[in-house]
Amino acid sequence: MEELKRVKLFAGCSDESLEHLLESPCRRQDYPAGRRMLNPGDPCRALMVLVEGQAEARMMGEEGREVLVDHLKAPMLLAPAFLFANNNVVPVEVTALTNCAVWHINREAFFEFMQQEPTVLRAFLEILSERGHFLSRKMRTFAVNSLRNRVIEYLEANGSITSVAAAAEQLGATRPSLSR
Amino acid sequence: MEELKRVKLFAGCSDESLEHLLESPCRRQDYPAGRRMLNPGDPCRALMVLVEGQAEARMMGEEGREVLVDHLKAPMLLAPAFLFANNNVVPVEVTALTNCAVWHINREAFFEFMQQEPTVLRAFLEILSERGHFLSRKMRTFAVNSLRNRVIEYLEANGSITSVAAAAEQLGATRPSLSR
DNA sequence: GGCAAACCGTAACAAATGTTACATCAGGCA
DNA sequence: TGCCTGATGTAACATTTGTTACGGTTTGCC
Repeated sequence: MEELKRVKLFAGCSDESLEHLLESPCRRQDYPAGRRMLNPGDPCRALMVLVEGQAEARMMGEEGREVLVDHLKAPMLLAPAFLFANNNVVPVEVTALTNCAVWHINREAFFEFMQQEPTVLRAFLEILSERGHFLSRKMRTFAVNSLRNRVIEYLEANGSITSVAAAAEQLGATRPSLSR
Repeated sequence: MEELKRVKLFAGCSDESLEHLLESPCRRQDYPAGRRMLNPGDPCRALMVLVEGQAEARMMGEEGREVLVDHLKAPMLLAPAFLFANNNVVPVEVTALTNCAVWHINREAFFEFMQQEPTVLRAFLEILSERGHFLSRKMRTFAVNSLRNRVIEYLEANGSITSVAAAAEQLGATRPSLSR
């Protein structure tokens, strides 16, 4: 499908090989806006490719605390960092913000596919590495920064705050605290 | 080398192919105990394999705050999650605890190697996925858990606390706070 | 104009955590 | 035995952050 070729992962591969990949057990699934796409604890046994729409990933704590981890916008992969883990459960909750379409591609077929397409393998490794960076930056943010410094980081990254409430969600703080 | 075959990553590959990999620009480097092996901001252009000794990874904040992220024990990979990133800088400080030995394996040679050795590719993907899990668990710990819950997590994971001071470092708290 | 809803700032108070200082205890060693 | 050192418990206080509540402003709508 053409929409898959818009994903960075498949940018450099031939049409024939991509078609061959799609002969494996794959499916394209639609999610209406607001629908939960992944729950924490769900196993992820297939490569999930968001080809349409936007979604958000949230991480929830045991005391009701909640952090907006990431904003997901097609075209991109969903939870690529957990696909090949032995205990491959997703730690976040992913919810569709708009109507979304997601390709589910069989993991083993994708593994074979990568071996035959070095550019795809390379791109996948780059994506995994970027996720590693993303996660370690987030962890650093929360582990060794005060709220004041988190706000500074946020401003350096985003330029300015459009919505105080939204920023508070990403920073893991409450709106009144952020006002100060 | 035999010591490389003890690493999970190379467990399933043939001697000849491993020898061929080592014909690429590689080197084995020794670090005395206490020596810094990686500084935050260092690029990592080679696959680093800790084949001997133990080390620790720390993440440092701007206010002097510091968290012990991970304990590294041979045989294992160092910073595998950042190897193929475009901006491949390490976010942590890695220090040798005992005398250590590290293989530095050329990234591109390793990439070619993975393509020829499916078991190695698979193992590398599993390792990356496990790191993803590790990082997201850490992030969750710090983002949505209070110190009380972090202690509970710690006890569930480690059974008991041997050193209060050491546990405080991992939990990102101070020793008196942990006593309470 | 009037009303309701959403968003924001702020204050007062509570809870969690850091900081500093000190006392205690066990172990090692002269 | 006596002293020193390191790890720990604890207390008093300061700082940060959460909680709750209130009032103001804007916006859209009737």
